[in-house]
Amino acid sequence: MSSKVRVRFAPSPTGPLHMGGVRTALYNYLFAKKHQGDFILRVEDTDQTRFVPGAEDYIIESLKWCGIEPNEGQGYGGDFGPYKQSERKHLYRQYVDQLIESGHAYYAFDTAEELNEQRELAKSQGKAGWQYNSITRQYLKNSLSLSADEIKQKLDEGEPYVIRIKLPRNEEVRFYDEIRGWVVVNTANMDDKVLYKSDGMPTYHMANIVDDHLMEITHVIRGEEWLPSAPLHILLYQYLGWEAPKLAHLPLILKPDGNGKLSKRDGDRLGFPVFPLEWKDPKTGDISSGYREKGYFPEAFVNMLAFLGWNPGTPQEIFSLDGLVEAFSLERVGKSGSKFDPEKTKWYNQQYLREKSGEELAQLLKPSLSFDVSDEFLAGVCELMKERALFIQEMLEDDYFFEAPQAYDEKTIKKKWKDQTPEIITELTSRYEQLEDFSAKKIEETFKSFLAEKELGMGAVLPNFRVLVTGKGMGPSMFQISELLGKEEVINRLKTGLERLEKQKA
RNA sequence: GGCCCGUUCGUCUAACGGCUAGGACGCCAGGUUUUCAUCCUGGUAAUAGGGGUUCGAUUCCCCUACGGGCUACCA
Repeated sequence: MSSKVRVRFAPSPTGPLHMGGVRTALYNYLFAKKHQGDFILRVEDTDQTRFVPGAEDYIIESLKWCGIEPNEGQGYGGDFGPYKQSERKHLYRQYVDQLIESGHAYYAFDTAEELNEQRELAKSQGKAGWQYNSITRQYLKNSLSLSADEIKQKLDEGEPYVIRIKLPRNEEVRFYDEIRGWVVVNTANMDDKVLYKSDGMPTYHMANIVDDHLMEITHVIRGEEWLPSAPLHILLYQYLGWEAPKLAHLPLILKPDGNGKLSKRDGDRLGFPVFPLEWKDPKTGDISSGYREKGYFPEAFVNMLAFLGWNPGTPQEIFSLDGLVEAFSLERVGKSGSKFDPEKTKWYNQQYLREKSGEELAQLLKPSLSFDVSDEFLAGVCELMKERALFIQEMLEDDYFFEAPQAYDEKTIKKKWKDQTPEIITELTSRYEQLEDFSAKKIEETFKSFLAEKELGMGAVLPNFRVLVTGKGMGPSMFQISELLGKEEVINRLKTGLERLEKQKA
């Protein structure tokens, strides 16, 4: 009896989606598609204090840009909604009550201040890591330590309370992690986590378990930061009498230099985006750069992300999304954290840039253009430029394609412009004028036979030809550039350039 | 501090006990090119340390070191 695979990506709308989060979403997506399953987006907004406007839309748009859209969930609908936890608030209480009735949870009336005092006290005695557990709960204010009357009175008076899980003192909790294998933790090292907050909202732990169960999630694929709380979740499933989904904890993405989790700061410091899309902080107005705005292709970004912690076991490194789906498996996900490499990301982008035709690139570029140019011409520019570019916007960096040069590269002039150059150029120009078919091939033939006739080397003429037409000392093939610009334009540029340079000399 | 997870070239990684530890990025050198880029060829560089188990360990076990995560009425 194999039920349909259902996985979920469950971010909190507390800010822009970090690329680590995108990778988690990606792996979930790949796993779902690989097994003809469902990929669900659930928004975990149980902490109202951390809500950031715009974050939810940002998450949805990011996934969309990456091409890893959920087929069910917040913004997509489905039979298991609502998909936002704040809208599911009414669902959780009954399960918490069930836990209380079965003796697996209890009321606790201690205030945050009181608990902080306990922690401070423990700390001052040299004991870090104070816990609300099977020992300490005996002398704290909760429904296990207080009398029935006291409890009733507090509840009747409306005194704020939380509900905590009641953990056994010394019991081994074990679970099989699809990536790490068996993990064993003793409840003696765990604490009685809050399941239900005094504001009437469940905590992550409770909401997570209830929703995963109700939404019939079969596999939980999430970041390694959740590994320590996995035993708690296992216990919760057990106490609720539910079958736990399979768990897989992904290794973290680390900063490129030094150690530690990749953070927004690292991107700012080292000059690369950590977010898929640009994000403007609604409070501070600060802008964080995004891969999309930097000119990365979503395919390249996704390809790079997929390989950060996973590999197909073959030398192939370039994969389309469908290819990734085909090749993906949880078994080939590594156990250790991966340092992010911005250089390799650029390389991925370059690979995708090359695969695109001039026409495709032209279409992508067109919306950002501030001047008029034909599709055909723009495609020609892209065709010439793409071999030497990493990013699509570099196609437009050489403005000589769109207007005659105003200045001429001094280094080239100094090195290559000789006394006899004007004469050579003048004659070359007239040869070009006689050309009927101004194609790259013909231009090159004309140019080369001219050189042979005059017994001149490439180096004596081509750089000057280039600098007059483009103003630059380097670039793509001059013959192809010439064909693209057209006979009239090339001849014009040669003539006016020659004039200007001679005037300068005089 | 406690608990958990991890550790192969600078980086991403391959090698599911058995060839000179392979590939990719980067870097360096040579070639191609009018030039830059591309491209081609070559080079650089790793099993954290120590014990076991074994005929044989990158691979299995233990210890140490180092790194990371968690340790909230945050997710």
